[in-house]
Amino acid sequence: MAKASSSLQRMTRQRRILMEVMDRANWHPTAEEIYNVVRERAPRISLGTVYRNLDVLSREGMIMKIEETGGQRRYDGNPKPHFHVFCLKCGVVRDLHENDINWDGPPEATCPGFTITGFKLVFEGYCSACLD
Amino acid sequence: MAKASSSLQRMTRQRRILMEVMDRANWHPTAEEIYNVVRERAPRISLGTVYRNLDVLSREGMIMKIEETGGQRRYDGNPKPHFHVFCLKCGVVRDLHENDINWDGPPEATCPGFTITGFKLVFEGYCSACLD
DNA sequence: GTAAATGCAAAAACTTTGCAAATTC
DNA sequence: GAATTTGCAAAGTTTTTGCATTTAC
Repeated sequence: MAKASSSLQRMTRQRRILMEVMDRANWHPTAEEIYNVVRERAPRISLGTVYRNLDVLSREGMIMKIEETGGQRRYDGNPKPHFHVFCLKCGVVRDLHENDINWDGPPEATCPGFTITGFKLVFEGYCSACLD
Repeated sequence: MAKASSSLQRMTRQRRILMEVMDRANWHPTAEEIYNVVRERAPRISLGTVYRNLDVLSREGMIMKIEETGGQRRYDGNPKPHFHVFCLKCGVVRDLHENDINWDGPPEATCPGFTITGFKLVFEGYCSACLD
C-alpha cells in the first residue's frame, strides 16, 4: 500500500489564502472563479498555482472536486460527505445533504426549486494493479 | 416544459457506425479512442463529428457520459442504469451493477480486484429558472 | 541551507464551431 | 428539394508543465 504522505508540506501565503477562500465559499466555483477571488488578496498569484493547490487540497480530502457538471470542473470547500445536483441547462450546482435523500434503494432526492431527472454514482479507489 | 424533440433526425453512415461501435464497446473509451475505432470503418470521419454524435446520443439517453473519472471524459455504450468505479491512480473505469451495491443507507460497493475508498453522487435535472 | 512552492509563459489537452459541400429522407 | 449532417480547419477553453526564482521551515 502506497504511503499516504501529505502533500501539504509548506503553508505558503497563497495556499493559506486559497484555503480560507474555499472554506468560506458558499457556492461551487470553477478554478478561474477561485483565482479571481484569491487575487483580491494575493494579486500576483498565478492560475497555475491555483490549480496546483486545488489538486493538493482535494487529494488531501480538504475540498471536493466536482467533475460531473456537464461543463467545467467545480470545487466545493465543504469536505464533509454530501452530494450535489446540477442543472442540465444552465449548469448551476447546489448541495444536497444526506437527510434530503431517500436511501431506501437507489437514491432518490427532492430539492426545492429543482426537478430531478436522474443521478450518477461513481465509486473511487484503487485497482489491484495500482495498490502496492 | 421544453419539448423533448429528438436530435436523431438522420441516420447517417457515420452515426450508424458510431452507434454500433458504442453498442459493442465493452470498456469505457474516451472520445479520441472512439474516433480511432470508428475510423477503421469510416476513415474520413472527423473528431468533430464524433463529439457531435456522442453529445446527441448521450442527450437522447442512448449512451452514458462519465465525467467523474479524475481525467478525461469517458463514454459508456450501455444506457441501462448501472454505476462505475475508477482507479484514482491509473484512471481505469469499471462497471458496477445494482446488485453489487448495498443500498441500505449511503451506498457501499464491493468490486473484485478493487479497493473502494469513496464515492460521488450527483443528481441532475432542471432548476426552476430553466424549466419552461 | 534545503526542499517545496511560486510566477510566468508556453504548451498541451480537450472540445467546440463556422462554413461550404455532401448526404439523408 | 430541403434540411440535416459532415469534413476540415481554425479557434476556443481548460488544464498542465518547465524552469528560474522565491519562500517556508
